[in-house]
Amino acid sequence: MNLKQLAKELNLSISAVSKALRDSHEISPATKKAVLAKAKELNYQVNPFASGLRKQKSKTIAVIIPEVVNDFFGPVINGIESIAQEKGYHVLIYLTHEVEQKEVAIINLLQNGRVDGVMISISAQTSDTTHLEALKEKGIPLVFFDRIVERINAPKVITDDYNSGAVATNHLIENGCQRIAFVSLPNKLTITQKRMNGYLDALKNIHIKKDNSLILFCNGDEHKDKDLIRNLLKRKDRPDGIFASVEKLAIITYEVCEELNLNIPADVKVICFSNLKTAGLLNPSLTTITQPAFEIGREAASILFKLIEKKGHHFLLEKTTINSKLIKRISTEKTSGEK
Amino acid sequence: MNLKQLAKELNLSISAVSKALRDSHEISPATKKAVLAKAKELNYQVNPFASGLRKQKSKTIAVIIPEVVNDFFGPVINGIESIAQEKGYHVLIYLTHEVEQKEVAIINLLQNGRVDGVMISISAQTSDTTHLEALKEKGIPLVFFDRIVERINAPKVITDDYNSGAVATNHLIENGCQRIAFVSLPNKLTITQKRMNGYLDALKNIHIKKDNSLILFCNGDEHKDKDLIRNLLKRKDRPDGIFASVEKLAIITYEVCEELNLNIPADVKVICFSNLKTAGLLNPSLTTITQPAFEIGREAASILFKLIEKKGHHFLLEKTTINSKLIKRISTEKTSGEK
DNA sequence: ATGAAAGCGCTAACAA
DNA sequence: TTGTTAGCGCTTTCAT
Repeated sequence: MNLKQLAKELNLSISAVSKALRDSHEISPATKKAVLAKAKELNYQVNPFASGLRKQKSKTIAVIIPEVVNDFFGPVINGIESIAQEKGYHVLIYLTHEVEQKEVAIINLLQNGRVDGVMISISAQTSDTTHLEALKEKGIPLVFFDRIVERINAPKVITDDYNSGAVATNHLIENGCQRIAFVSLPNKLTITQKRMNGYLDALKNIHIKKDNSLILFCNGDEHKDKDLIRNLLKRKDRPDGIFASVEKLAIITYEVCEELNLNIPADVKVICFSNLKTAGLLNPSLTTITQPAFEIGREAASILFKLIEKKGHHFLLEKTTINSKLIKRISTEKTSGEK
Repeated sequence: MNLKQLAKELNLSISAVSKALRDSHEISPATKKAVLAKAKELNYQVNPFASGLRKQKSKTIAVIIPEVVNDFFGPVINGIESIAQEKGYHVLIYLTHEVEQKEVAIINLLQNGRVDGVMISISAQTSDTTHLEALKEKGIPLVFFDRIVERINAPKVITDDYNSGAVATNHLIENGCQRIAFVSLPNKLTITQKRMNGYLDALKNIHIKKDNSLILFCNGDEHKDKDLIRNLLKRKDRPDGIFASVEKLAIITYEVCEELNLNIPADVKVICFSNLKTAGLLNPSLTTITQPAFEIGREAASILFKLIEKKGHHFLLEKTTINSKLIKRISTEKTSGEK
């Protein structure tokens, strides 16, 4: 079913039908009604390829994320999709699996009009960012969320990483930890840096100085990361507290603890960024920093759509920060509170 | 950058360049090489709309799921995307939020060539399935996974729901439960029916007969579902065991227990379908039935691509069953084993 | 081995 | 208010 057939059915020209469908002012109400009725009857749908080709817009955005195996990116997708559905946009999803090369390949796929805009949370391994700059050069709106590239001039939606890092560390300190390790993704990620700075300043406050042997930079590869964490916990001077900067590393930490027969929280206390919003299902000994993932998705998508719609206007919503929540669970009584 | 410009740069005709790029036999190796080099140099990418319009294929599939807030659909997406990436396909994602009306609207969007195939796990509220049949009528390949529609003649990828239901129920029985409730999504879902049959047969085995007051059909709306579960647990003759047919309902159950100060597993034992593969993070009192979500995604995607590529051939891979795993956690010693 | 040209289905400028 | 027409960028048949 296409315009031509529809026009024939109605004894109208193709362009009249096309205009009627887009509610043009130059078509009489009567014909509009007739067209709409017929279109519905025959279940006519505009061919997105023809229309996209002609209008040079796709009504589609791309979301590029490392993975969907944790409870951060899931809700983010939810948030993005909810806004996109409102706006009548379609959402393409691409996973980098933390591999820089895949990220580059994916970005290259998007250079030729397939999408009207891109949202990305960069891979842990990405260091060169020319692919992203190239995309921006082509005039394709770009929004970063969570894992951002500081030096690229594009809107960014993040959480209050520095502060969260400090709060998390303080929480361990309050629970009696002395040797607190920071387990994180590569140092090049801004989330790593900021969370670490919060961690370091919290320690500095109580006059503990930086101990590089307690700072672990993983790289996103599950096996390698597990080895690193195992080594950390096997040492006789192992930490009594661990601040895991991302959920996945906390999970690995838990697995290693089980393997080494270390009791949490008796032997080691753990706190992590995590969105397992399943309070009841959580191990009661785990305190989490929870990011408002759904809101981050919605916010980033809203900004992207503003950019798409106002394309050409030189307006730049710079960084947007959405606060995360501390959900306390280390202490014996199961209380939970906000920061 | 388009074919025309590229052709001009090379002093060739558009069609020659086009053919060269698609490695046609009617182009000399020499020109092919030149074209490829120039294309790479100028970072030429085919315009997907022009190409899609002409070839009437989109190199895109749609994935329609209820939500991405749990650890089932996340890994499923992962699996699908991994296959799609191999095959050079793009993945559109749509969420129904368990609302039938949204599912219908989404399916309608896909009737006009936007995608070459569709994978769906239907919403809990879907009862009428004419929209899905209409899609099949149009010749768009369709694959169901997990939440299938039995009567539609399309490939289906599921887990061994009946057996899992029986295993889950037996596990509660072995742990001393006498009054076991079955908390599930609407009865019209095949997963509900099969898991329930497993549950009922396990009870029948020990001569306990069906007690309808212990069987709860929720509908996917979080608030309503919570009320239902709260009522169940407030009764004086409340169950001593709960088999939650989906992860989300287990989470709600946990929340209600916390609210009512019921201790798990002392007061109530809970078992559920869940993919929180975060063994260490789980509440040790929770036993789960874990579905191989990643594999389900991969399998369903593989079948869809076969369908897309062999379009016209009357071959129908009917139901594919992938077994789930029982991860025991109720008993005090933290053992885990497979079924 | 290369080129010319038709047309995929739609939109929009222009004509009537 | 409606119709005619020229492409959008690509693929493919047919001619050269």
